[in-house]
Amino acid sequence: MYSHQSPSSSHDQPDQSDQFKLLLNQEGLRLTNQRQKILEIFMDRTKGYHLSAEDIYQHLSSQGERISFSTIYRALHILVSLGVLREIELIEHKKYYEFNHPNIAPHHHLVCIQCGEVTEFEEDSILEISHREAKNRNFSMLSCQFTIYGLCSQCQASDIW
Amino acid sequence: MYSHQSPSSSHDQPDQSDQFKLLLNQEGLRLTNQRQKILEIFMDRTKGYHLSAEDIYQHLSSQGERISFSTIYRALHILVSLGVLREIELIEHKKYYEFNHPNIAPHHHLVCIQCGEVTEFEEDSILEISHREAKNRNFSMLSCQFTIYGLCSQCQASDIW
DNA sequence: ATCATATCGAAAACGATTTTCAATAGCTTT
DNA sequence: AAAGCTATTGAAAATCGTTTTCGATATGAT
Repeated sequence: MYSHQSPSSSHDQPDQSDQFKLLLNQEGLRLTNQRQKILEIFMDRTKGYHLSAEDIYQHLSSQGERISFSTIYRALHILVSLGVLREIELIEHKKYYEFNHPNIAPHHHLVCIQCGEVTEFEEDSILEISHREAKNRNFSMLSCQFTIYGLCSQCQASDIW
Repeated sequence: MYSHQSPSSSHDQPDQSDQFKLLLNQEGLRLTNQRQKILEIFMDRTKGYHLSAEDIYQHLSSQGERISFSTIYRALHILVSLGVLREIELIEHKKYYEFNHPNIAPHHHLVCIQCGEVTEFEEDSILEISHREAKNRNFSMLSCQFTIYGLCSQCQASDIW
């Protein structure tokens, strides 16, 4: 016999799930099946670090889950507002979301405009500069985004400019 | 009798106009009435430093000029590709354009997410960091964008958070 | 003038996202 | 466990900024 399990937690992060549930319930929101599935995608690091609504839809569809884009977008907004996810706009006109792991320092991105490859880098001075500039102008800073656009080494090689 | 004037240049920047004409013609493009009007908006500093397609449309409309959005967008793209304008995405999903005055150092932006106020700041280290990070990853850097989002002092005061 | 073609405006198309609305699901209360 | 309240869902339509299509027009070269 196995140890008894709660009916909802079928995976190996029962605490995680409960934490999210708590977080949502505190705001009068609910941890629905769909929201749980979306969170699982983000927690599964093999699915990628920067996911768009489209990416999430594809991942869920490929594993047989039916979900609508409205639900995905709604969930993403909620999760951002709760601080669970972080929103970044890597490609213009398209938002990506990444898990906002509290232990991981805020980081910035390098994007290849050819193949879309995204790499991250940390740079503490960025945050310092932001705080300083915001303070200078009596702004209260909410976030900052620093993105470098260019060509990755592969695309440089394959391109004829 | 007045001194004779060229039929096209009705304003006081005949050289500027000719320069643009040259720039366009070099690429087989033409300096049309519409493009000239758009350029005048950018050169008139009272119209603002960061203009969206919508802004340009409004300015031209208010001075009685009829122009279509397609024409505005086409012109903006051309002017960016010629290096006359610089494109920035201050607000997500919306592009702004600023005059790319060659003497002015590249700068970055602070945006108030409430009222949309935009202020600029220069910070040489941003460019240095970009070059360094790009080099580290064998990226050839094309551009970088650094934007700080927050609340300006006015909006902080008027807000109840 | 004539010709080739760059450009124009209007309207339709676009892609990502948001909203509407009736049906459903998740908690709380009995 | 049943009932009720309301958050949530999916499908479809709407939105927003931008881009494209296409026939008509303007520009510059011959």
